[in-house]
Amino acid sequence: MADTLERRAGRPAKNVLSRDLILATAITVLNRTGPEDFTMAALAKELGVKTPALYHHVGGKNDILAGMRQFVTAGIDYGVFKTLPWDEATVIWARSYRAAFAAHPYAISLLATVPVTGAHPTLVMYEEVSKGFRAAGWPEAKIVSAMVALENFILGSALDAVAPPDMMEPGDFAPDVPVYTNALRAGEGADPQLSRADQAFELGLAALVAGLAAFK
Amino acid sequence: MADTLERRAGRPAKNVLSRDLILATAITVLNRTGPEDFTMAALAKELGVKTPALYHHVGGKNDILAGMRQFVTAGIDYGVFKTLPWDEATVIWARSYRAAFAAHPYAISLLATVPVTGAHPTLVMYEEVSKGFRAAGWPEAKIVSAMVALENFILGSALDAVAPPDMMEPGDFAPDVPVYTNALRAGEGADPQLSRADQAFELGLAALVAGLAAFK
DNA sequence: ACCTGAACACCGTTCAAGT
DNA sequence: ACCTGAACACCGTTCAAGT
Repeated sequence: MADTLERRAGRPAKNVLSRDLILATAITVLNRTGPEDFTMAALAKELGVKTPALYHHVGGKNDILAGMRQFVTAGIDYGVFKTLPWDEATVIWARSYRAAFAAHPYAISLLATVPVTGAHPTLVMYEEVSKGFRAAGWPEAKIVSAMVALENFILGSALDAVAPPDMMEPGDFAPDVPVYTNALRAGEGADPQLSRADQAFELGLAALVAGLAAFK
Repeated sequence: MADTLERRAGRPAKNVLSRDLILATAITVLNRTGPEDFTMAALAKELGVKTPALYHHVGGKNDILAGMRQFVTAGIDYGVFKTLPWDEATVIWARSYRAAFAAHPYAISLLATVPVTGAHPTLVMYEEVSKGFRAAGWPEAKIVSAMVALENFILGSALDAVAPPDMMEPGDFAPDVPVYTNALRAGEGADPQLSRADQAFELGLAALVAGLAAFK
């Protein structure tokens, strides 16, 4: 709560809000309350303001969701394509990409479906990745497909990473699916350092990079 | 509209609704209206009924969303693991999996984030895939990771498939990202039969399967 | 221009009343 | 048990009034 003082109607001497403040606070509120309770009223309350005040700085709730994307994706490291071979760079990029989304568990569920439509930061990332791939000798026509395939895997993995940990548990149905249940248990013992989701991500990432190298 | 006749209050002689009818109609309404306009009122209207009547057969809107999943996933073909080698079976399974979700463009955005938590049909699919992998000599501890990695890629690809086609267009920023723009154009000419999303999916699927085979 | 206060249409859900 | 009708709390958004 930024301000508990009462405020009477009329323009205040100093602005209480700004677009950036609203977006940054939105991320905080969303991560605390979850998507269900992420309302304009809850956001306004956190900012110490009445709900309609928000509309002086943002277009509405959809505008806020779209604007939050840049805060989430700010942690993605695509600079490595300048210095490392494409396959090593891809692994680092993919891990930071997944981690950036997984750090905002509720944001991802809201952003996964909201289209990006030519956001500048995303395009800059595409440019850097494309450069890295081309410098490594990738044929022009396959670069975007390879990059998108990696992105698809990363986004799916981020959704998996924020899913409830018991999501794949057979529970009472275990006797019906013995082979799967055994495989699940065997996988748990494989590497105690990594979660089930982490293991799947690392195996898939290694496989995808190796496979792409072969199809280059 | 199932019924335009007026109906007075009180229990009708014959039931108008059932859980299955509500779920099947929900899919239809959602695919027509989109997630924004998919309301209990719109669903009730399509069924020729007042909104509160729905609550006699389903727990609420979340229950409806969860129940819709089985209708969406009904088209997934995992029977091929019984007859084909694991890598060929995986390709067919993955294509049908992505197609099933892509056939319900709005459902996927709502279902991508709703956890499955031990739904029986999903577990049966996991069992069949696990059996196929084990029969092919996969080590027990890696089966689930490989399957989940594939699922992550498939789900991400399905989201990509239903995204607006111009989502990756640089638009006015093209001069800022020349390498990416060139690669995008080169990719478009590569195979006129396949969409940009299809090309990325097919390349990624082939790479992932080949890579997994190498890491088996 | 930027805040509050009042109001609007709509949402999911509950519950009494009717058959 | 299963429908309608009326009601509830809450949602995002608009707009006049105040400074």
